[in-house]
Amino acid sequence: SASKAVFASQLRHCESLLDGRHVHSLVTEAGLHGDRFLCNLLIQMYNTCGSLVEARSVFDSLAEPNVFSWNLIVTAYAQHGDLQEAAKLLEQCPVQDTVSWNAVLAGYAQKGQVSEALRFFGRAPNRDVISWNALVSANIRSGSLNGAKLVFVRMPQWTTVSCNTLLSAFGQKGELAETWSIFSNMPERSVVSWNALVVANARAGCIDAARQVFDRTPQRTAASWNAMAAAYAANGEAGKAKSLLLQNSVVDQDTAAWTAILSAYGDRGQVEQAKECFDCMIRRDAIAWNGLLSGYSQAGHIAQAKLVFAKMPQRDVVTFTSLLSGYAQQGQGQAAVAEALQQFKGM
RNA sequence: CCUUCCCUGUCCGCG
Repeated sequence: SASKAVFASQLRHCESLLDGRHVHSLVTEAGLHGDRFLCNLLIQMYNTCGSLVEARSVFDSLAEPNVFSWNLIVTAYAQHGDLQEAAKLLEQCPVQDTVSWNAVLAGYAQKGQVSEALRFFGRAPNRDVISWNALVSANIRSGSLNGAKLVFVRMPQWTTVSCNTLLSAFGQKGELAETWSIFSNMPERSVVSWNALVVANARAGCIDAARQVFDRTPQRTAASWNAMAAAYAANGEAGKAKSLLLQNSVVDQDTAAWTAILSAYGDRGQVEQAKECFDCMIRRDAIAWNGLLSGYSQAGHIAQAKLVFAKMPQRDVVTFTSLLSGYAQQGQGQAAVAEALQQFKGM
């Protein structure tokens, strides 16, 4: 019905857990909480909004979960890092397919657990190119580009994603020759390939080459602009980064770029400029907050860093290490650690 | 029509 389509669209575009819960309550009020299609979207929404518990409870409410429901909940646990539970659900799943197995495999890949991934890959009833791609990723995440390459050459076929995976890994290391070689030999490219090439050139300090690649990129996405702006910022060209962003009409998707700029200011100890960037941002996510805190911390402005720490909506392990390294830089030893621990306890 | 693999920004470490 019409309302189903509306709810579906709303669930796909939820930006926060609170949004999602609100739509969930509307679904319930409309008497559609038994609808499997919407429940599947609810599971997905709760997963992407970070509430595994609520995803699970929607799944458990389903009288007859279908293959999508099962795969969504397996994926949710895998992405959350709970591979035990993901594997357990996979085992209980009466309709498991390659997607379910790949979801767990991707969980191992995300953790960089290569031997576990390999074992799981070997146990799978079926494999496809996505399974192979996950193996490549597992090696990359574990830090073994050589391992990734070995898997890559052994796999039965390549897709653009396969090539992009390897391309990006070499690119992030600034290995320009290897990156260009992969890029040149790709039969088909996507915008992801072009973006990875921008990053590769930036990492290698070749800012003009990065810009040339950016200019030649067909169908640029927000990530393209963000990568190019970050390239400028990291190479000491914050002004160019800003003016590039002003030419970009996708003004709501530039959080990454502004974070890169503020971080570049932070690296140079220009904390006021960093704060200015932060204040100008339309959206501020956890990474942006961490970037600001890190700027203060690195510059030795511990008091400001503590203020940010107190103010930010969420804290994670990066938040802690940023603050800790600020204390450490002041060389205050045990007293510093004790005070940092006090901050952590307050959460 | 809903599920699995790739690109952009934050700290530390490793190379």
